[in-house]
Amino acid sequence: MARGKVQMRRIENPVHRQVTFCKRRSGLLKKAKELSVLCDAEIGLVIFSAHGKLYELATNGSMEGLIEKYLKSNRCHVEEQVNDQKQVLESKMEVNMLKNEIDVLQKGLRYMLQGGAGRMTLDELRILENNLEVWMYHIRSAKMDIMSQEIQWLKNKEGILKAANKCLQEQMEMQYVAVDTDPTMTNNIPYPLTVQNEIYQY
Amino acid sequence: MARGKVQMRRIENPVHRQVTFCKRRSGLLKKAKELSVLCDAEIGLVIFSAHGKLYELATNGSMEGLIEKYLKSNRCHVEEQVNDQKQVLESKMEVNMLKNEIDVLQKGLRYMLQGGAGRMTLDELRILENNLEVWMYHIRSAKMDIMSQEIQWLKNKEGILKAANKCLQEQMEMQYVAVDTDPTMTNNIPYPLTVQNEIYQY
DNA sequence: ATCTATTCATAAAC
DNA sequence: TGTTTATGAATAGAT
Repeated sequence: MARGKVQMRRIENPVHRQVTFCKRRSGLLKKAKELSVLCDAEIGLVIFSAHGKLYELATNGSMEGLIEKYLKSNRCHVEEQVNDQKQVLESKMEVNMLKNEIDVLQKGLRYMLQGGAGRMTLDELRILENNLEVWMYHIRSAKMDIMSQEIQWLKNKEGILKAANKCLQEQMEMQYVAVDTDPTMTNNIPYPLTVQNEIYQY
Repeated sequence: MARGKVQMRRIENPVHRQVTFCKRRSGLLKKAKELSVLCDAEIGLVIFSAHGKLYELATNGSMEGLIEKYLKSNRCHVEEQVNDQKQVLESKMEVNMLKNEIDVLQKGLRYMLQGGAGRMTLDELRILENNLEVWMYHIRSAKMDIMSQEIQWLKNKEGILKAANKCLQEQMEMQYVAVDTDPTMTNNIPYPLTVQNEIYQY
């Protein structure tokens, strides 16, 4: 600088140092203000003298506001805060994904229940869990019982009819003997009727 | 400054403003460092560009230390941090509850599938969701078809037997006429046999 | 604080 | 953004 280049190290002479501090400090503050004005920047500047005296500049008027902004933007000590916020966001995303998954599962369960219960609470689901096997067994059993019953009933009718058929045939055979010579009787109907009897597995 | 004195107001030309910001910013940071070194001062400088980008200098190495020193008695920021951590905990609890709920739902679905698939991914569940109705329809249809087929078959046999029964009875009535005076014929068997015919709903 | 010789910062152009 | 250059600004040292 003027009248001799300055070595970039601490000025040992206390008087010189104090003078230089005063001059350069004002220069620095001026430059900071200029940068703020010229370039529409927001600047905070704090200067502690060697003896602890504070000089400060906050172009937006409030150093507190600037520190807030700094803490929110910076990732040093605020790292925890940013990290926390990140975790909050990630957790919320995870919650949403899990909720979607639950919706899908509930939908699946409703399909399983044939559009039944609809909205179920967790407790209701626990109850469901405990009773599902029993329910399914009973439902299936009930249907099978009804159909088996009808099958059995039809088989019984078949048996009765076959018995009646046999009885009638026997009586006819007795009458054949009685009217053996009657030419009007053309015994061309085959008895007993043979019925194919297949067994179905179910 | 060089090549024309600069008006101390916001530079309207965005390019010029950006260039000036870059240059003066580096100059300001340099001057701050110099003041710190020459005069043994502790300096903190934060610069937010108009677009919000942060540039900073802390001559002691830690802006936090400087902010602590500056604020000293002022510490309202812990509140936010505590708040964030609280949110994190709450979110994690919610996630755990949702995961438990999913476990229950998956267990329920496994029960529904009769201990089938076991572990299913979400995609598998989507496929399941799309196919459950079809599956259930086919399974139910298949069983119903088999049982209905047997019922129909039995009903057919019933019809055939009834027809045979009727035919035999007619023939017998014809023979009654032919052997009307025959005292050995005691027509004490009632034909046709009446069979209770109930309809089952299934 | 003021002066002044000198160095530094930087606006404009590339 | 980096460099160059001409010039205004900052400032060390003396007063």
